[in-house]
Amino acid sequence: MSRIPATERRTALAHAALAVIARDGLAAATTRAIVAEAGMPLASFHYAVPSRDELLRDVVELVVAEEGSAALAPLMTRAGSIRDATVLAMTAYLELVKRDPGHEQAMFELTQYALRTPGLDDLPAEQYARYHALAIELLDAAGGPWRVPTADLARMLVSFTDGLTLAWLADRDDAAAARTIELAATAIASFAEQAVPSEQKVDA
Amino acid sequence: MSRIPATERRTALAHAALAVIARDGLAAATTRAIVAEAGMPLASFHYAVPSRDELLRDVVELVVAEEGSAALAPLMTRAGSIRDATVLAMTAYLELVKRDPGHEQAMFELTQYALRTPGLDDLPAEQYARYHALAIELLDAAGGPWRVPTADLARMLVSFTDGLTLAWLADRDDAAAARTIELAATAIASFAEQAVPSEQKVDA
DNA sequence: GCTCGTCTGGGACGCTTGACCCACATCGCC
DNA sequence: GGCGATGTGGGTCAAGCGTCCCAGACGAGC
Repeated sequence: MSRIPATERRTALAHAALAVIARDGLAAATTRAIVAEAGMPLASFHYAVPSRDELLRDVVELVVAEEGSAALAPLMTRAGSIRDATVLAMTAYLELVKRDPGHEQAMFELTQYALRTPGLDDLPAEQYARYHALAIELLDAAGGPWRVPTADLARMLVSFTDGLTLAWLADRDDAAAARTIELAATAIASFAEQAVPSEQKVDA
Repeated sequence: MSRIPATERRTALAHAALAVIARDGLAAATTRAIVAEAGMPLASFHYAVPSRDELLRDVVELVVAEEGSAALAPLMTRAGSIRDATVLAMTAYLELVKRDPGHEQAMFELTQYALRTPGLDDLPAEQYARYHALAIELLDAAGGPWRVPTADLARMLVSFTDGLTLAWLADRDDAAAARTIELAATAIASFAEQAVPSEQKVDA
């Protein structure tokens, strides 16, 4: 093992931890499993990181900072109608989940764990703030202007996406998920300025 | 400790386990914590239940069978418009979550754990099938008929509710959650037969 | 080229965990 | 009223956990 500065080891450990969590779950992400994934001796762990919880904080922040934006960036297509663009983006996202279900499960597990852990309970709010900000970008890119505040619509989009993922992880029903996406996209597109010009009261 | 048949102890342990998980999280639900909650000696655990995972299976089934339906039954109001009824029902649900956030968190933790555990990985599908069935009942009670298959709409409703809960657990933003409910209710109501008589293509 | 601070890694400690054993208490039944 | 089936509970086990220690290897600066 060559000599690597502690800060580098720390990020390497965070990446390794994320890989372990995605593959085997949060409960399996022991200090030993993490250093094994990173190819380090056990002692490097507490040399680079004060504690396991501290590393998990790094993992969440890693995910919030890089992963999210990097993965969702290519979803910002602008094809045809707003509804079609929304269907395309959500389908692409679901495809992402299908390709690596463990990764998305890892997100949920990390959020739940952080909510339960005294030193980490501030993270989920930050995490979701980032999600919501990302959704606002997506909605702006998709078209608009919207008849309701974009921030509110963004929160609905994130909520729906989370729920879609959760349900798919549970029953792996591809067809049902696709139909739900169609419905949700129709619903979201109905909030676009030009969709239904008058009528249909909206008082959010 | 009086003599109690093993089957009774088993259900008592399942209830105790759910209480522990809701209060302190799934990771804290050790055999010792569970028997302490139930007021039993440790040995009663493996007398009544073969293993910890077996008990967690009971917990999920307990939750799926009783808890869900019991808690959601009073939500089936039918006040005013379909949109208003939906807002009322979702708000009442969120109120339920706010009153006992740990309980809802426990649901998510159990689902995630079951997905990761070999003997329990069939449970989440069952769990969500129940949720979806419940949502169909709710939608039928709320009004209709619907312009799209009720099952699809139900899945969307469950997805949205899950996402709403997740987001609220993360940032505890009551106002934002309320606004999201308004939006979602409007979206769902737009799929009712009489909402928008013609136009607005829906091809789910 | 010597030295001091940085990094390595094998080993160990104390604790909690799920699981289990077995002597004893209790009850229903013949 | 004895007796076999059933339930009780204290004590214990091995495994795995997070954390820590410390002797040694390395590399940069005087």
